[in-house]
Amino acid sequence: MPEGHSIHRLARQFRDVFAGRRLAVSSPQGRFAAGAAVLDGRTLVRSAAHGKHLFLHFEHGIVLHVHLGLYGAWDFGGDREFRGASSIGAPRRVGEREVPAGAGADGAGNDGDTAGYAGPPEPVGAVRVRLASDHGWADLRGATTCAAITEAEAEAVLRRLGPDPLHNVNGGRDAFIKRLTARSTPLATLLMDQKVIAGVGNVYRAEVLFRQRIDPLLPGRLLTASAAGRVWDDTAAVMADGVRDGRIITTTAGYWSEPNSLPPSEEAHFVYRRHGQPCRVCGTAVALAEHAARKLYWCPTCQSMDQA
DNA sequence: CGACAATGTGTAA
DNA sequence: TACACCTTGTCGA
Repeated sequence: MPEGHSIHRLARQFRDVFAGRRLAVSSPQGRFAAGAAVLDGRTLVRSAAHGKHLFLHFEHGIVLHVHLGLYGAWDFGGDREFRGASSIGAPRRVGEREVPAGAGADGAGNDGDTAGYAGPPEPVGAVRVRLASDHGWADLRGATTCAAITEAEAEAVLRRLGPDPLHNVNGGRDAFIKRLTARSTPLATLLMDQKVIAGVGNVYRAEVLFRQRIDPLLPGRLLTASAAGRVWDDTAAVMADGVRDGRIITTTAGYWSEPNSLPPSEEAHFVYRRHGQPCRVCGTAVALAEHAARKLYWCPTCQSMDQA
């Protein structure tokens, strides 16, 4: 999935292209027909992301709550006034990047030909919900959550989530340190717990633990507060890069064959999906284990020392 | 063409 | 821990 950085990019894009506009809302697939009927014809007031949750606030206090889950994605298109990526969501290959708008004639109807824009194309595949303004459209497919809820219900969702490192909220860092170091649960498990830190997924978990040289199976209780603080700071930095780049890149220019441009996907990660390949730092084969039903990648050498 | 995996989560056993 | 959810690209027969 789309980890937190993708959801923040989505919130920004919805704000840029749809905020203040009256939207036609439909469910071509039919599974969201009732919710679409409630939202149809309302104006989008604002959009917000917290962790992996997207909230589209419509007028009269109705919120479209979307969680992309493992394979959800939004596709966009429109006329020249409709700028931004044409697809944000589940990458299907390692390191796949978003498709930039105007990337060519791809049937998405967003190749910049203003005169040619005659509304959204026929829905392709299982489109759960379609939003459309006078200038563009957005299609959602594969989401695990897509619901029309009240503002109060949206706040209840937020209360269930831990701090989001992409929000500079007072106390978020301290709350994270407290929650990460309170239990004897392995750090690999805790970093995937959205109540501990919202927005981290399998890639950022593996990559940040490597960057900090921390053993993924170390019990949270054994991590010092200062080391936990460094985990938060590094996560915030690398996820902010993800928001900027539209990709998860956790390696630095010194590891790239072409240091003056962003790296190809094979050079973008230290350990994620690199099991069996040599660690970029020490050469040891990257390890892989099934951990709580998810793949966990780490370097047994770089991430085995005591973390003080 | 079918099986399978995928940056996720909720629920049941 | 297992499976359901539900979509699509990849890979092997």
